[in-house]
Amino acid sequence: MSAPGERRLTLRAAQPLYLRIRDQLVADLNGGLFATGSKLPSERELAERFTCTRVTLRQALQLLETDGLIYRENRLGWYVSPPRIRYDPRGITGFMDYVAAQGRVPVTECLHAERRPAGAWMATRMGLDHPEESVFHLQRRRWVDGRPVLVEYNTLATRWCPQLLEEDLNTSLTTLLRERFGLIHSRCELIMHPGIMEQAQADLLQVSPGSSSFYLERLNFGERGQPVELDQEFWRPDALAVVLDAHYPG
Amino acid sequence: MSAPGERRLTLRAAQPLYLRIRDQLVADLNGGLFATGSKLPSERELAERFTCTRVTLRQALQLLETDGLIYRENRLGWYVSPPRIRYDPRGITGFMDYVAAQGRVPVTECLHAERRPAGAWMATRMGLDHPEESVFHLQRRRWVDGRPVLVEYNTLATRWCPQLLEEDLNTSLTTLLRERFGLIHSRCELIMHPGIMEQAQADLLQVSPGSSSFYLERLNFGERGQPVELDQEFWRPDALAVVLDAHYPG
DNA sequence: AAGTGGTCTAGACCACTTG
DNA sequence: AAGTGGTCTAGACCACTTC
Repeated sequence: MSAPGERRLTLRAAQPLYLRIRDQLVADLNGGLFATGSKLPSERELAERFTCTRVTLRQALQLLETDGLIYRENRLGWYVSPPRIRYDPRGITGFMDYVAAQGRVPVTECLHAERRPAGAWMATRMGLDHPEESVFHLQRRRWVDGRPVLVEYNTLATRWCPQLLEEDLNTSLTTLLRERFGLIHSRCELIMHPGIMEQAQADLLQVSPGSSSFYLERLNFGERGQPVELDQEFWRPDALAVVLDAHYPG
Repeated sequence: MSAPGERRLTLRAAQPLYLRIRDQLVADLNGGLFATGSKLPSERELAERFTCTRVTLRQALQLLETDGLIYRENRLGWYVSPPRIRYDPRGITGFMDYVAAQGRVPVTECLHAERRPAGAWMATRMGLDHPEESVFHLQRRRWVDGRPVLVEYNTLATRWCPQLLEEDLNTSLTTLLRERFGLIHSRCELIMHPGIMEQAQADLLQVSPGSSSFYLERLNFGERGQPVELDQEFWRPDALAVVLDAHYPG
């Protein structure tokens, strides 16, 4: 690999076609030509407008998608992305409150809930005694303004909330744990990085197979430092901006 | 006309070709067929191996790229990604220490440093009195194991560190501010989300135009709550996993 | 000079959604 | 039935890197 700083700049060639198309589309979007949430014209129509093939046009659209300006509804077409939800991943305030506070309409939908053995990976991650130890496992989907934006898996050690499955799970888990089981979170460990959707998540969010995603994992600890809950969230990457206000010790 | 019971074999559509190619490549990568950091065979060679066109092959490669398993060096080819750097965006520990602690080799390279007017956007962001107020502006590039992984812009209010430009800027700013100017950070505000590279950053990181990126913005506040420094980081998205250990108040 | 990745064309067929 | 997005082919030319 070359040493830092010694690369010579070459004269820049003309912009490739797909970048020029992107720039034009960005200008159209910023100019309000397409309203938030509205559907773009069909690919064939856009390709004709830019006198290019669909392949090139799609290359431009994929750039806009990666940048979060537009998104796809699988097999339906391209839509203008609404503003990102500003989201504090520490979960101090729940998803429902957060989204509502930004003037958007949140929905939480519990798709599946069961008690099952933790398994080796999860037992290690949550510091359980045995891989066979029973945990609650929830699969939930969350919506903003009628658009599914994330799939979430919650895994909870059963000992801290034995009657969990009898509760209403279409709401904030943090609130539920606090009010019904007296569980207060003391700290959490977060991991997040970009990635792609698994088939299961792509189907649930109605995105194309192999779409990119933003992965967010949160391990919550209880008052005595015991691991209580593991959240694994797969977001549509255009839907969120992670925000955090961190106070330093001392 | 359709006779009863004529085609019932398609329970599910077969996987698209580019997904099957991806799966095969993932298996090859996991099987250690290609070492970390090594170069993949040429696109034409891979396309021949999978009996498909380069277009389809590149579709599969782009999935692996989005998932962070491989990356591109512009015009040079595809390489196997090393493990992600685990990175605490609060900057309590500097980049240099963080990377080194993970057994990797960090380099910080200051590309540009100047004093200049803040400008309207920056003045607002940093709570300055006037857009013409002078700030220090640094452009730096950071490397891990000889690979450029991020471009960073630092903007600092000059009043807290008037002699900054006389210092060695190829190191940790946090450490520099503390040791030379007695500046202790009290808190920071973080924003991060996926996006794409601007041309300038793509050139500096030697990635293809329009590559995806991970954007991380950190506004640092001093002891008296005054905004001191704004960091804007553009990461190669396969290079990092953001990690955070958050303690709740109370 | 040969080979590579980056870009682009001009088609095609299919499964699916919409009317 | 028509139109759409998703997928795929079989070429091509260029700028760039490598030899």
